[in-house]
Amino acid sequence: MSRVRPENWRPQGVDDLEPRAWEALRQTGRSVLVTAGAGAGKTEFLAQKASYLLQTGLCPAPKRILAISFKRDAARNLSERVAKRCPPEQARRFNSYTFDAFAKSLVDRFRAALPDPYRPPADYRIVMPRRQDYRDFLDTRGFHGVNADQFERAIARTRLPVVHEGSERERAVAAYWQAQYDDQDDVQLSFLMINRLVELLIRMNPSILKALLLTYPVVFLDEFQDTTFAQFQLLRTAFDGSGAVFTAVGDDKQRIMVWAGAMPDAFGQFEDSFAAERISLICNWRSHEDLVRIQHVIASRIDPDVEEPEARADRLVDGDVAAIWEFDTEDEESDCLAQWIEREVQPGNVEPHDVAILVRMRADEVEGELAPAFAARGLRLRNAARIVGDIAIQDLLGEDLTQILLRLTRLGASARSPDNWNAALRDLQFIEAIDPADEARQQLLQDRLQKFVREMRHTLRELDPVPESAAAAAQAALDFIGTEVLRQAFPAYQRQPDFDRVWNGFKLLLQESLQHSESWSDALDEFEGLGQIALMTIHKSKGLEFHTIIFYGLDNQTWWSLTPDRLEELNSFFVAFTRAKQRAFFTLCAERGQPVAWIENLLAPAGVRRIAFEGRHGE
DNA sequence: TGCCAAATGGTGGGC
DNA sequence: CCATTTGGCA
Repeated sequence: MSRVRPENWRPQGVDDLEPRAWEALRQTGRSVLVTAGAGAGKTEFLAQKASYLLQTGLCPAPKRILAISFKRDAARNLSERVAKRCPPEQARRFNSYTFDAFAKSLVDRFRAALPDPYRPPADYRIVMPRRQDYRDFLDTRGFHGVNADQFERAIARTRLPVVHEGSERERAVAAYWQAQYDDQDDVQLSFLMINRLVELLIRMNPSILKALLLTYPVVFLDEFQDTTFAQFQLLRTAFDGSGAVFTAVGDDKQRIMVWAGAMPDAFGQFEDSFAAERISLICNWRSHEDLVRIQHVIASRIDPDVEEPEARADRLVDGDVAAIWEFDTEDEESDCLAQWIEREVQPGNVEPHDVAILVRMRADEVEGELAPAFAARGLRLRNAARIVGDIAIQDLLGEDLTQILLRLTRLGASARSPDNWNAALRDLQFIEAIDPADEARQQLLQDRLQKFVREMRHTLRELDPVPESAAAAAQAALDFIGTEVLRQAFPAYQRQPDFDRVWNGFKLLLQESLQHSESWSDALDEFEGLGQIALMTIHKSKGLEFHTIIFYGLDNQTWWSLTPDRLEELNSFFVAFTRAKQRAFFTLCAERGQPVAWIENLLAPAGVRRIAFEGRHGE
């Protein structure tokens, strides 16, 4: 493999990097903390740096780069960007995991090295305890002095093995660990517990740690502002004094997860622990200058020392790019919003999925409020957090089973679809574990798929595209693969309830999608959320971007008052505002309540006007 | 029935 | 941290 000399290496897929990004990219001798505001391209920077290290041989085979993200989307996105730029033998040495997937893989691989009583059986189960579960535990065990809200944090901070004496809180943590292992046939571990097990594992087993360090001399950390105490402690146990070189990226103005356990000062701790150099990126590639100027007013309130970003996107719209829209009644508000969006979408100024309605909380309620008015104008809302059956739409769409069934159904619904055909072939190859080099079996597979497509087309022609047909169509697709074969291929579906959750969700969402569709093809588009206006909470919108955002309910009292302790609400507002590439609007409704004063005070000096919405007079 | 205090849920994510 | 719901009690 030919290597590029470091001085000759050029970024790929973008014209250039900003000077600070070059500096952070070339810093390979010590850890760097890359802080950057919204739209600075932090993830893209990591992808470029990975390509640089792999292509120049600064990270030579067999050494690897370990990239750690929080969300699966982010982890996948990062590895796709590297795969696009590097040949397979290099891309293979870029290992992009979520924090939890990485930790679990270590527990699964080195389970035997864990000491009693913490060694889990091979078939331990992952559980996701909610606050109420902790409350119940503390209640039934009589730990009445321990606050359930802080109990998870207590588990996070407690190194194993847990000492059984001490404060009530410590005894509660010890009892909790014991309780999870009580029934050896059904050991239930949360990801937090898996994290603690890995911390124990590498602390007790220098040889495992040594192997880890030899494999991964380079470590990337995405969205570092969200790092939890447990995660940070694990990183320290693993890499403190090891000589591993970190590249962490993040934005402390977007730190909105402290309530869920994120460290309030992850950046400072990181600098201290790993002697990191801090480098701030300055460009904003997402928003145009008029929005960036307003963003900077908000950012300065969060951090008075923040540098003004350099806007690098073009303004493509006329008129107001930010305003507060005022309405009298909620009906008027819903109707005017629908009308305004219709007028943007109809002439093709903007794609429906490039418009987002953001809320602070309770997206379901807002969906109920808006959906009728939107439907009346032929607009559909996609609330990805909505539960269908027993699964959220966003989770359903990310499931392997869903993707497989969707592709098969698409093949039956459309005349020709090479992308789906190839993807379906890949699915089948994987499910049936067929060697890509085995041409005879490949041919057989193609013939079978061909036959299925003919039958599926026939089936869908016979079935009217109405909700009552959903189950039969889904069943036809599933029967082609075979439930048992599928469950064998994906360990995640081996437990019946886990399979049913996805399978029922698939049928339900398909059924629902058929309510508003003229054809099977339309229904499948609807299923995937094509052509729909996004509706979500601010927290869900983190990391995403939209042409236009409309923040619904500036009068919502769930914007808790801003106190010196709780800057998080201001950060949330910053996250919402910075999702917009072109325009950001806010709605107020007299019927609902008073506007949140601190937000209005914040926006006024930025020149954001409050206007009585007059869209409906233009009819 | 009405009052008050306590409990609960909401902003999230992971195999 | 706030709004809403629940439960106990008069």
